[in-house]
Amino acid sequence: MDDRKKKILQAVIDEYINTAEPVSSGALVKKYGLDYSSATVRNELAELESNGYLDKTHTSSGRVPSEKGYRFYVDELMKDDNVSLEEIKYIQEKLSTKINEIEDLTKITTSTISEITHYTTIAIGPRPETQIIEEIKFVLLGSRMLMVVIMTDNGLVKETIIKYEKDITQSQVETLNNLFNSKLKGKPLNKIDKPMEEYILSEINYSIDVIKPIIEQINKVIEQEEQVYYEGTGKSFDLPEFKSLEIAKNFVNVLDTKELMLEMLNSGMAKDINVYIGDENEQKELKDFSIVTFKHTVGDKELGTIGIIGPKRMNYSKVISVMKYISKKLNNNLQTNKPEQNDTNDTK
Amino acid sequence: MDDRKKKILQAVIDEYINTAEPVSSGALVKKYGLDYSSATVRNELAELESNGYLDKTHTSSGRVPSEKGYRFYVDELMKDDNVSLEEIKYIQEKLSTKINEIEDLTKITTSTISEITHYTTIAIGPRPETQIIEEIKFVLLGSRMLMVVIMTDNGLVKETIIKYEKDITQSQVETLNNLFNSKLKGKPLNKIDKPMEEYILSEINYSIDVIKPIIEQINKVIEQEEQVYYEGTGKSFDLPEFKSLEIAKNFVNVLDTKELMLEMLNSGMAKDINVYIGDENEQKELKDFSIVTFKHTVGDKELGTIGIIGPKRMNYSKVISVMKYISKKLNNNLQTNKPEQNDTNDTK
DNA sequence: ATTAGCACTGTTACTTGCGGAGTGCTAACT
DNA sequence: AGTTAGCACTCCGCAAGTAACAGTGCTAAT
Repeated sequence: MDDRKKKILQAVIDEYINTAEPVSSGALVKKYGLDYSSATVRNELAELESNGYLDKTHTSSGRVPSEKGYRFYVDELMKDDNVSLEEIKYIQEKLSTKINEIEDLTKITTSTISEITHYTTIAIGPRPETQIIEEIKFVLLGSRMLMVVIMTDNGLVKETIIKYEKDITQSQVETLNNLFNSKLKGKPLNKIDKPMEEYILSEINYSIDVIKPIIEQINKVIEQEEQVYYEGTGKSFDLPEFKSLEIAKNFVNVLDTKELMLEMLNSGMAKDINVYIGDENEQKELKDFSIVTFKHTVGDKELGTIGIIGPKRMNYSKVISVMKYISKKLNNNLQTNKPEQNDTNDTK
Repeated sequence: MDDRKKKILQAVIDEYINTAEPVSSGALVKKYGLDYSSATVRNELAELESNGYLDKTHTSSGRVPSEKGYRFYVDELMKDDNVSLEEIKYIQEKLSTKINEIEDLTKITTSTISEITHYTTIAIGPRPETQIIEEIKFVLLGSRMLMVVIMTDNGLVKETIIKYEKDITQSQVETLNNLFNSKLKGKPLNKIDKPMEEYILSEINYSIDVIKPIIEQINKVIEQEEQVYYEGTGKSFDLPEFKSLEIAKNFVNVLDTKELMLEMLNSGMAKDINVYIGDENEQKELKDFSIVTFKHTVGDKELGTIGIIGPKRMNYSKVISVMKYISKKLNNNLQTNKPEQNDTNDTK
């Protein structure tokens, strides 16, 4: 692919991303100040098409990028520092609000990205199984309310409360503390499965009524971790591709299917911006959409995944630039906060 | 309005709710076994129309219910015990799962309603300002992590954690306990405003660094209470009224506007099923939709509001029947659980 | 290698015509 | 007086036809 072809391909894709209309040879010459006539451009376009980078909607129409075209654009052509000064300022402002919990961080990041890119943004927290239990603490509130606090190695703290109908003694609490910590400390934050439950029950000599609800609640908390956040669902509906009711319906259904979203967000690589264009998505329901995700991490610990979903005609340059910038920013911010979290972990 | 008119009006609305097509005089005679000819029915229809209960889409079309027609149907004509045995069984099964927190109850109820009615369901928990703070407890975890537990009179427990960079002493915790309880116990769960914050700060002689984060976190927890749950957003898109892109877009935007949803859910009366048909909604964005809500309560305490949103051509009979049944069921279930909650409250 | 010119193709928007569904009204019937 | 058969009329929806037009591919000239 020579330079001129690249230049023309880039122009076609830029123009199509802007207008959502098939791009004609004439428009390219006029708008992009090419030094060739429309006929020459036409020849080049024909070649780009036969190489699979462009498509036509019908025999005499202008050109439209193919998935291969978008892929080439993302990999080779586009700029990935397409963030304006105002946007940088806005991002810094939003990310500088004091954040105590990772959930809040996820929410704020999600909304920031959605506001700047105008696409629908989705996010999940860290996968439970990547988190290591550092300590489980049982705290008695009154005499019939037991609070369970689970602390994980990435600084997350999860609490839940169990209400009993009988009094719980302080010595029972001690036993619980020892038992659960000896069994679960250092393990990943997976749900407590049947064998483990049996094992715990076999180790303790008092009533199943006390233990059962604890296990249930812990599992519920872990399950809750798989919540999916949305931001700006409505925004996509102003895009021209959503004039097709078929696609609009598909889009809503996709967002509505939590399992699909989880699978999709979890499939990306850490440390990278992941771009899936149309059929590149593993899930066939997503074949009409493009998705860009990244995991935000501190060191090698992942704290969650954030993704954008939109039409294949997505403003990749803007989206990827913003994500790159935010990803870097998050890492910096969290890196400097890290000592504080280590401190708190040291206190036991 | 005589009996025959009522019967015909009911038939028109039933038929229209089923088919989403304008109803003709002929179809009414054929399908609903009326003892009159289509001509007679035609005369009645003309009168019902001139009285405002029916509309036409064009001069020679069949009839379509007007909002006044739907209102009359809801108030006078339809059955409100339209729940099948299978549905009752299904509801009982879903609601009988053990529930520890009101949030879970809200989620389960929401999904149950959505599954049975096939409409989009939305829900919020109890409004913070209707909840009374029974007690605030500070618990030290390690030496630099402080947990704040807020218990309210409806049995809800909210926790949050604050991480400090300096050690917190047990005596400080005592002071905090006394201070916050003396100021906030018995008050509604409103955000801590500036004057109150000033006041608390003035009462205490140690560092603002300790108090500030507590107030921030408490406010954040209270704010979080205003979360809106959705279930089955995608379901509505299969309805014929959503073929109009205009309406579909509107619908998504409405759901996307949290403030609107909160306002809408909060405006209903307690102890009642509230039905808003089209223009009856206070919010003009909802004029093309119908909404049915109810607050679930125990005694005079509200625990949340659940609502259904769908097209004006909604299956009011099914929706209202299901809501009535669930509402009653919830009240019974919670009533019998109540003692348990009182117990725990007695333990301090 | 580039480009002007032109035939060709498919799209979109607009008209026209026609069958069908359903109404309103009139006149006859019970 | 209420009911109904019959019929003219209205409007919708669909299909076919037409014209303007945007854009291409190809040929032949530069």
